[in-house]
Amino acid sequence: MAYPYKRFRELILAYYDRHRRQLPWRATKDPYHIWLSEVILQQTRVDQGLGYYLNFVQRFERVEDLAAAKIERIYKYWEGLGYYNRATKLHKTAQRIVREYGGKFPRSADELITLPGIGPYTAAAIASICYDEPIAVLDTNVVRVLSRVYGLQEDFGRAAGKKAFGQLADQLLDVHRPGDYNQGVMEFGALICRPKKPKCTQCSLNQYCRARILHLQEELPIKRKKIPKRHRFFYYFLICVGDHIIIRQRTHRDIWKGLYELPYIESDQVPSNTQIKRCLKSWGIHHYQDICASDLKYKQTLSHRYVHARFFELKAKNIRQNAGLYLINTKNLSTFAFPKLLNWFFKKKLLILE
DNA sequence: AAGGCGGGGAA
DNA sequence: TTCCCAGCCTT
Repeated sequence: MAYPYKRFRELILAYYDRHRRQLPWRATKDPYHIWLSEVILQQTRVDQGLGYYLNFVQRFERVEDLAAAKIERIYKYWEGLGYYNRATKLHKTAQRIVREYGGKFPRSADELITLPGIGPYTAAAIASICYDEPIAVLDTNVVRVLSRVYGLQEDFGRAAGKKAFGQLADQLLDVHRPGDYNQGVMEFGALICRPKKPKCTQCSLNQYCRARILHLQEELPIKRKKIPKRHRFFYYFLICVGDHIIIRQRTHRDIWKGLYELPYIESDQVPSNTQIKRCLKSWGIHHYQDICASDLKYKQTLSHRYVHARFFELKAKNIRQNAGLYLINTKNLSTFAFPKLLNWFFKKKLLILE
């Protein structure tokens, strides 16, 4: 047998009431704050997003402040969080809330989901938490908990799986406390029914948990096969012009879109001298001295790729300003791709960033 | 249906 | 190293 839906509800709510973490967005039902927290937490751990959330609510107190802000400033506060597309959508949605909704968030999940950056999960989360709409959220925590407790061996990545989990979730939902119930399942999934080494001995649902009975805790939920990682090699140029350096903004559809970075050549091999010269010329740099390869090599393992970086330094004079290339004072504010690396690099060069 | 989009923590 | 995280969007 498996848990009756009613019993599941009760146990989840009991767990949440007793063990939930005190988090700043749990002390409010203000849709602006809930929305902010939910977007920040998309594919992001609570620990990692918490500081960003606090910065945002402090710097942008109301949705009007966010709507009126320059996108560069929003990027700056988003710097290092990843999935930078979210920052763009955050700005767009804030502006639509102010312009089309008079600063008030729409109250239904159906309307919320039409806003940029708000999908099925976020819409359901805001509607249930802020307005008590009886709608179940489905995030990775919920999918994991349901798949284990009810032994649901469907792939949520497939249409059939979405349907199966959706139906189960709808029936389990506590319609009287939808917000608490939703957060309760997620909290339970994050702290007890974890992906690895779930705490089954402390679990208040271990009695009839299908996965535990069948020893399938580590096998569930069923996942799609993973995508192989790709290697990418970036050869960056630190070009000093007096006390300025040259940066440019990534505009094409690719990783780090919208962020600033040093000019670079992407290639599987170390670029040759003639290759470098040709590139510098295309960037409007004709006069320079001392191209020296820095001994700094950098490797970063991201979710879907390996990033290898190598640096060349040179001094230039009389550069021609052309589109897409910026001269900035090294003290200036910009939003960088992998900022930690560049901060470290500039510090080493005794230049100060910020 | 599949793939792109990040950075960090944990094992 | 690999896996995973309060998902969304485009193709």
